[in-house]
Amino acid sequence: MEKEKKARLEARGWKVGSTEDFLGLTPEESAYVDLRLKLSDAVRELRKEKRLTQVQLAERLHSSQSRIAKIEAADETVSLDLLIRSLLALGASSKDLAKVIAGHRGDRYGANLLTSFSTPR
Amino acid sequence: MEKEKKARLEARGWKVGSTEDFLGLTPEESAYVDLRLKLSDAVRELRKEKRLTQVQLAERLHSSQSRIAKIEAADETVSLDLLIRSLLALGASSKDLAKVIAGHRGDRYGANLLTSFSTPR
DNA sequence: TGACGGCATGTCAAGATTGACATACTCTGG
DNA sequence: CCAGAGTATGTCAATCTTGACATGCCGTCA
Repeated sequence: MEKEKKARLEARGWKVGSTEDFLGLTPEESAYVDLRLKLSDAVRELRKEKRLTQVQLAERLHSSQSRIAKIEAADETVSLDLLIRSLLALGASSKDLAKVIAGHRGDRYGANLLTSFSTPR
Repeated sequence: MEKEKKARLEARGWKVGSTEDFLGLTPEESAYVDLRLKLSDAVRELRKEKRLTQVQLAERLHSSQSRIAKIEAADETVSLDLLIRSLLALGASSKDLAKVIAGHRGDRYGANLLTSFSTPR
């Protein structure tokens, strides 16, 4: 992380630190960060599982390739809203979402989340 | 819903209709709406379970009473971000969140979601 | 080597969300 | 009836988020 970016984040009220060490984060702050990471990981996995490019997913979401890249990077300018809408656009159901959220980061999804729906659209 | 509000929503790109009839909503749109409703219901239930007033929850969230009211009403000006942060502020864990999201609207939470943590703060 | 497809990163104007405030409504107890 | 607590609803300036665009990087294929 470059210093300019760090400054921007801090200006926006984020606490900046390595992902793994939650020192100085309240439990709810770390739960929030963790949630974002779980969702962004799941987006990338599900997209790959469906063999879509970022451009293709962007079309489904009515968004742009660059924003998909940011989503998958859990960029700070991406809201939980957009993360979740990405999963829904990939065809995830509520139960799929729940699995992602309940799981640990690093858990593999993919086939597991693709049992209950045919290819959307 | 009053006509003025309806117009505002439509201007913002929402499809407006009764909650139960999903006519005209794509599956992903209705999943999104449904998710918001599940989360807002859970906020109210969990807050009541903890016997907090809206003012007290607002303090924990560094927000205001009026915004809590809007959260619990699933007001259109409230993001998923804020809904989820509210649950986290109420002490919900990832697994608790997952239960809410996986569940059906109308499911009762409360005690079920309050087994794994002591009163925050 | 060059061209191309896929992904990453920065920027920004347009639009959405937020906390705060004012105000109104609804109970409940006295 | 009144007062107070709790909740609902509208408004708005400040702030954040978004899609779009430009551009760069990395593989791969010919």
